[in-house]
Amino acid sequence: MNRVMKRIEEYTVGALARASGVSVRTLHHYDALGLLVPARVGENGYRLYGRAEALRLQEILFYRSAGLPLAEIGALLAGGDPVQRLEAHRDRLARALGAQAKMLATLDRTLQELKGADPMTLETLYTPFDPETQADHEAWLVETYGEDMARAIAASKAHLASVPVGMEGRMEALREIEAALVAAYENGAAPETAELGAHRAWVAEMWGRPCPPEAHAGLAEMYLAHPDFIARFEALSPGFSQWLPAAMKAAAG
Amino acid sequence: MNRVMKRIEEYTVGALARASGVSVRTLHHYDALGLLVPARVGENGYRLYGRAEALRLQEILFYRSAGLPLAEIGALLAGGDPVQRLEAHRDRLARALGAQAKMLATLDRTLQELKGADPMTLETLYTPFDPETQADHEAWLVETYGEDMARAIAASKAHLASVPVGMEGRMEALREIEAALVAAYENGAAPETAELGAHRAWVAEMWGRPCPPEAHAGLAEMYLAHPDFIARFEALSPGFSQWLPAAMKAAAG
DNA sequence: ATTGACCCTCACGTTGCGTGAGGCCCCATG
DNA sequence: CATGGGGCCTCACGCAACGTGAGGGTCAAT
Repeated sequence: MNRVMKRIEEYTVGALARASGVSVRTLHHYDALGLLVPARVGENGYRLYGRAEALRLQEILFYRSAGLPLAEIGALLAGGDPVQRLEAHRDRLARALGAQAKMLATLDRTLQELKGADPMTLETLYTPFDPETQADHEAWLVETYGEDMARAIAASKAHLASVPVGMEGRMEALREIEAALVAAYENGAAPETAELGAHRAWVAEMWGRPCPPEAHAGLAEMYLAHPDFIARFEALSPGFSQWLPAAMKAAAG
Repeated sequence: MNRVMKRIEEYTVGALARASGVSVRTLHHYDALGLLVPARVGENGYRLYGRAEALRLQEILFYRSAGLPLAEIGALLAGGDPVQRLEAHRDRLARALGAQAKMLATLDRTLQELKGADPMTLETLYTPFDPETQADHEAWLVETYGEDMARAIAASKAHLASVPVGMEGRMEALREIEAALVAAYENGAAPETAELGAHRAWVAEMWGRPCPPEAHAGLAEMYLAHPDFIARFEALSPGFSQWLPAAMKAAAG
């Protein structure tokens, strides 16, 4: 009999609450709703959760952060393949990212109007809040369960496949390089050629061919032209989105 | 007396509701709270809103979409320079974008675990829901009104300045080119050399120097390597993030 | 044996609206 | 001229997702 010792992982409400960031009251609430019931209840009446419940809570939080009502989250979790559900949700997240970008663009226009540019129409004013732009709830349900389900899932899988295998390590490297650059920036240091060189080398590796300094400077222009990049760099450190391209161009002489 | 004919722009509740996407009830609610009061009330008792109210509503919706309680939105709008407020909010949005990216990354890891990879720790499981990662409310208030205010605003301004003047038209052009490419993709057409050429020309223009086909193909690799791009392209049309780079590389031979 | 950190179960309060109920206004059409 | 059919008004109750005590057991350590 291939019986294996099972490691008993048990968390009390407080432990799970601290780990997940939700309140104890919320766990009580989810228990009352039947959305997340403890694995077992001790003789003392304490709720005790296991690994499965921890994972279930994570999934609940994913959907909750997307604005789904708890009742529907329960229905979702009740049936179907978890992997399918999460892949569909991944698609939704990507779309939400697009919506955020729209929001940024509209905000910029509003700022320009406030600074003297000509006014925009009522329609333009509210595009980012448009239900279609927003994470569209009904459309999503239709898409998830409707006839297009197969296509959506296929797209989702292709999507995952689009990240080349073995790339993860390279992304890690990029993150380290960027961290070094951010550190240099935050210390008020002049652009360190070493770190910029590392960045250029990384680009060359990604391209599979050399990246001369001028091409690197060209990349800087591209960074500036894409709001996504600006947002990402700005998230790393305020002002960084401006500093990095400047440094790249300066290094190219 | 430099008196100018003022164009009277007035909207009833229904008109403003349709334009903005909120419900009539919501406008009533905001009126009751004193958050958004009509410019005037007709003899018939109808609420009538003007341009200023329309702009104010947009700002309210910005903050609401960020999860701010209405009471604090009112307090925010009560004092200070609108441009300053919105620039601070812009910063917040950028950070929220970063949080979304984290969420995507964690989702991918969970999917890998479900597909057989080794499990992650409780901590990793919940990182994207961590209050610090989330649009952190208190921290934002401190940052907005605290001693770092000047620095934050300065960063925000530099930030805006980092988008080169006269660039807006070019972004419009890019959007049109991308729309054409998406249309080609959705029609199942083979990559049209004309549209790809337009894209390459755009890149060259942005770079301020020519962009040979191989460089264009290199760009494709870079698109694949950056989750931001994948997310953005995926938002345009599912699967597009995979198709475009493939087309770009194919065109380069 | 007592303290302090957890746990339990009610149970009412809060926010941000949804959803009628009941009634007035307006204008286009038979 | 009446008669809809929208659109507007004001209450007023309902609901989701918890927050926030109140009142009271549990547990490990001092």
